[in-house]
Parts: sequence; C-alpha cells; structure tokens
Amino acid sequence: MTLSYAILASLELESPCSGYDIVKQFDERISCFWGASHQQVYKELRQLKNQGWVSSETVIQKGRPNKEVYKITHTGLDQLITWINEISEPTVIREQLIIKILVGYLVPTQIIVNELRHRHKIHLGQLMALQLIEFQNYQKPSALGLRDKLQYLALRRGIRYQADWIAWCEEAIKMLEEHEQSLD
Amino acid sequence: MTLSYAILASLELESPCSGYDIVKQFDERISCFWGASHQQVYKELRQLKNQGWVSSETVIQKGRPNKEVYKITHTGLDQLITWINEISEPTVIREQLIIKILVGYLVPTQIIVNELRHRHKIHLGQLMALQLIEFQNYQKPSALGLRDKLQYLALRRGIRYQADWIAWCEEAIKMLEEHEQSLD
DNA sequence: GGTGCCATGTAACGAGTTACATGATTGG
DNA sequence: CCAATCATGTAACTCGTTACATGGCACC
Repeated sequence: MTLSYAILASLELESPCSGYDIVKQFDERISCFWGASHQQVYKELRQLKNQGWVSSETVIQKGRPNKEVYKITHTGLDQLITWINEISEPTVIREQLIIKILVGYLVPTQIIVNELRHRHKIHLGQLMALQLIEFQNYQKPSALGLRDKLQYLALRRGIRYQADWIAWCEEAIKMLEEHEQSLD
Repeated sequence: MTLSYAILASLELESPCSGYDIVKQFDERISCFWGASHQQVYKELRQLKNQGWVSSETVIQKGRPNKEVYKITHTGLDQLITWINEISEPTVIREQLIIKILVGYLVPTQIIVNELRHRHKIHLGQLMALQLIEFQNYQKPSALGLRDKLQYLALRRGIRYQADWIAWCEEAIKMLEEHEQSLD
C-alpha cells in the first residue's frame, strides 16, 4: 500500500507525531499531491504498528483528548528506503472536468465556463498560498542543504501544477467565450 | 460513481461500441486524465444496463469473439447532463514521486535523479504523441465547431500536463546535479 | 512457434469513502 | 451561542486492483 509509505515518510520528516498530525501535514504541505482521510490514516497506523514499522506511545493530555504518538522504527526506515529505490510509475488520474469538457456541447456553454471559473478560483487560491511559502522560506534555493532543497522541489511541483491548471482554465475560457461571440 | 459518467460520455461521443472499445478510448484519447481496467468497465456497463442508462445488443462475429455493443439511452443522456451541471471539485492525487522527493535524502542522490529521468522520459513520450495529434488535427482551432473545440481543449490539458511534468523534472535534475557538484 | 490483438468474464482482496459517534476547549 | 480545533474511533459500503481463465486469428 502506498499510503503506508507516505505515512512512514511523514514520520521520518517529523516525529513523534499523532495520526491527527499526519493528516494535517498531508493537507497543509502536499495537499495537491497527497490526500487521506483520518479514518484511513488511523487504520493504517495500527497496521504499521502490528508490522513493527512504527512504534507508539500514549500521551495523556488534560483539556484535550489523549493522543497516540508514533515514531518510525529502524525496520520501518529500511522498508521506506527499499521502497524509494524501486522505480515507480505515474499515478492514474481520474479528472472529472476533462470528461465534462469532452461532452460539454450537451449543455449551455455558460455552464462549462462557470465550472472553469470555479476551478480557476480554487487553483489560484492554492497557488497563492504556495507562493507565499516559497517567498517566505526559499529566497535562495541554491544555498540550501539537500533536505531543504528536496522540500523546495516538492513545493515547486505544487506551484507548477497549480499555475498550469490556471493557465489552461484561462485558455479554455477565452476559447469558449470567443466561440460564443462568433455566433452573434 | 464517476466511472459511469465517463462511460456514458464515451458512448455519447461514439456509439455503439463495446466495453473493449471504451477501454481503448480511455487509454488512447485521455490516458493522462482517465484510466480504467477492462474488469471495471465491463462490470460498470452491466450495472448501467440494469439501471437502463445504456442499452446493448450482441454482435456475432466470425473469427473473433462475439461482442456486446452499447448505446446510451435517453435516460442515460438525461443523467449525464444532470451530472455535467453539478459543480465538481479537483480530484485527489496520490503521487508517489513527491513522497520520494521529500525523503530523498535517505538514499544516494543518483537514485532520485534516475527516477526523475525515468519520469522525464515517460512524459516526453506522451507529450510527443499528443503534439502529433495536435499538429495533425488542430491546425486552426479557432475555425472549429464547438464539439471539436472542446476536444481540442481536452487535448491541450494533456499537452500542458505533460509539458509541466517535463519542465519540473528538468528543474529538479538540474538542482540536484548542481548540488552534487558543489560538494566536490 | 511465440507474441500481440480481439473480447469478455469470475473471484478474492485491498483501498478508500461516507456516515455516525464522542467530548472538551478555544475564539469570535 | 455557534463554529472550529483537537483527537480517535467503528461499521457499512463502494470502488479499484490483481490474479486467473478462455480461445481464435494475424503477423513475423
């Protein structure tokens, strides 16, 4: 399961931390390239513990629910490294919007344009958030250590991804609006 | 289920066709934004038929296995249109490579660079295939009818997607190789 | 003679989603 | 006072993958 390696990586980067923390890290850091529900993460953490790839202990808190904090074990680290060494293929993407575009002639063009605007807005918001992180933390990427350079590259992947969606949305909106005008 | 709408859209664009044809269309036309195994598609087609969203008949062939060819029904078309009208959100992506990048310091840099080169090659191959289609079929997009324009926009999404991955791979390889050199 | 295409399917399993449940604390 | 945050979980279900099965034809 790939999720287990994502969790191991998360614990390798920052530990000890709870299932809750891991979900938050997925959401905040790499939301455009990884997502998991808390149910999935908790389930997986229990399984990883059974396998001995992570260890955990209970932290008693007052005023808050107790939490179970996890660390990666050396077995887990070995497994993570083995996994990194395996060549992986691109993920299958199932993007509804592309299907809608293909049969978009079935509805008024404005419906499609609205959907494109909606997507544009989402990606613009995410792009700005990522660019803020870039501005605040990575002014001089070439001066960074390897670890930070890698984090920066992951961030760059996100920035490019969002910018790419935005550019396409604009291209598509323009083409559809010009098409509409040409009908008058 | 979203797959059912992808199938309906496929049948709307081109019908009658068999489960086999639909899988092929997914693979060929929009492989970077949709994928499904034949098992999934056959299963879904049977369910769509039970619901009355598609109809089918058996075509007897000689020298080849018989096939079941499907068409979208008017109920199915209604459902497809209703679905298009609903606003949809971006898909969750689970991209292993980003995880590997984040913890890439655990292995020799060359391992990560190799993986990046592998991805670069894949996306370059797909980009060239898509650009060939663009060159052969869409020389003058502004002159197209709505249906073709939409097909073109879907193609453009694929082209941008591939080009974006390529650009990032190059950026990443460059940064990692320069980092290696700075250590000498 | 082996590989690949056409064409469809079953069965078992694993991954992921949705709905539901709990309960205190903090902040507007 | 309502919403959000912290923190974890169960149960039912759907979706998707993997492995296995069949069998003729065309091409090199």
